[in-house]
Amino acid sequence: MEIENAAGALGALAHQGRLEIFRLLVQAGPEGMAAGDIARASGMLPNTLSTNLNVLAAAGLVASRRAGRSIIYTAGYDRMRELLTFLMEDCCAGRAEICRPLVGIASGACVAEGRTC
Amino acid sequence: MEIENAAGALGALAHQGRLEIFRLLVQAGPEGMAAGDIARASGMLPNTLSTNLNVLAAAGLVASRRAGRSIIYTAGYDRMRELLTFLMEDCCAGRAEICRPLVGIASGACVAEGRTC
DNA sequence: TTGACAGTTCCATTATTCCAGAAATACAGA
DNA sequence: TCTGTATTTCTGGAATAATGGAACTGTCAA
Repeated sequence: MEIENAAGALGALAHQGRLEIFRLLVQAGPEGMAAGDIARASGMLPNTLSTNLNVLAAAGLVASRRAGRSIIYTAGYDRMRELLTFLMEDCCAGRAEICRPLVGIASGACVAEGRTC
Repeated sequence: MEIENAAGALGALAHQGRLEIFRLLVQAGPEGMAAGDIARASGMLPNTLSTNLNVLAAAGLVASRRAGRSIIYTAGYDRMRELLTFLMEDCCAGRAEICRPLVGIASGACVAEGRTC
C-alpha cells in the first residue's frame, strides 16, 4: 500500500460517524447490513449516511450490493488488513518492542471471543 | 480508547506529511529525532512541520523534549498501540477470519526483521 | 401503471483544515 | 550582552470537508 492510499483510508476512518459505521459493518460480518439499518443504528440522516458510505467505499473500506429495495454494505476486510499491515510494517521497521505487544493484542482479542487465531 | 480519541488519532495520521513524520519517528526509535532533521528528511518548511508536529502531539502520537537548542521528538508508541488495539477489537468482535491473518502479519513483519516476537 | 419505500445525488451554506510569510521565543557560544 | 541557530506562534487567504433540504432513481406490490 502506498502512503497516499494509507492516508486516504485513515482519512475515511478519521470521522466519528464513519468510524461508527465501519465498526457496525465489521461486527455485522460478511453478510453485511442494509443502509437503512445502519441509519437507524447510527441515527444519521439517509443522505448524510449515503455520503459517508461513499467516502468509505472510495477508500475501499466498504463494498455494496443490492438486495431488492435495500442496498447491503459490507466491510472491506482486505483493505482493512492492508492498512493495518502498512501501519505494522512501520511499527516494526525500527524496533521490535512496539510490535511484540501487538501480537498479544491480536491473539488476546480472539481468545476473548472464544476463538483461537 | 473512546471513539472520539480514535477518530482524532486517525485524523492526525490522515495526512501524507504527518504520516511520513510519524513513520520517520517510529523508525528512529526511542532516541527520537530533532525537528530540524525531520524538516530536512521530509522537505517541509519549519513552521509547517511545527504545526504538523503539534497536531500529532495533541493526538498523543508524538512526545517532545528539549536538548539544547534542538527539540527532540519521539513516537508515542503507547498511543499507537492503543489505536491499533481499538481497530483490532472492532476487527475481531464479529468474526475471526479477519483477525487471524493479522497475527501472521505482525509475526511475519518481525521475523522479516530477524526478530521473533 | 400507480403508490410507497429505500437510497442516492445535487446544491448551497457553514465549518474546518492547510499552507506559507512574518514575527516572536529559546538557547548556546563568544 | 550580542549574534546566530533552532523552533514555535500568529495570521490571513485558499482549499477542502461536513451538513441538511429537496429532488431524483430504482424496486416492489397491487
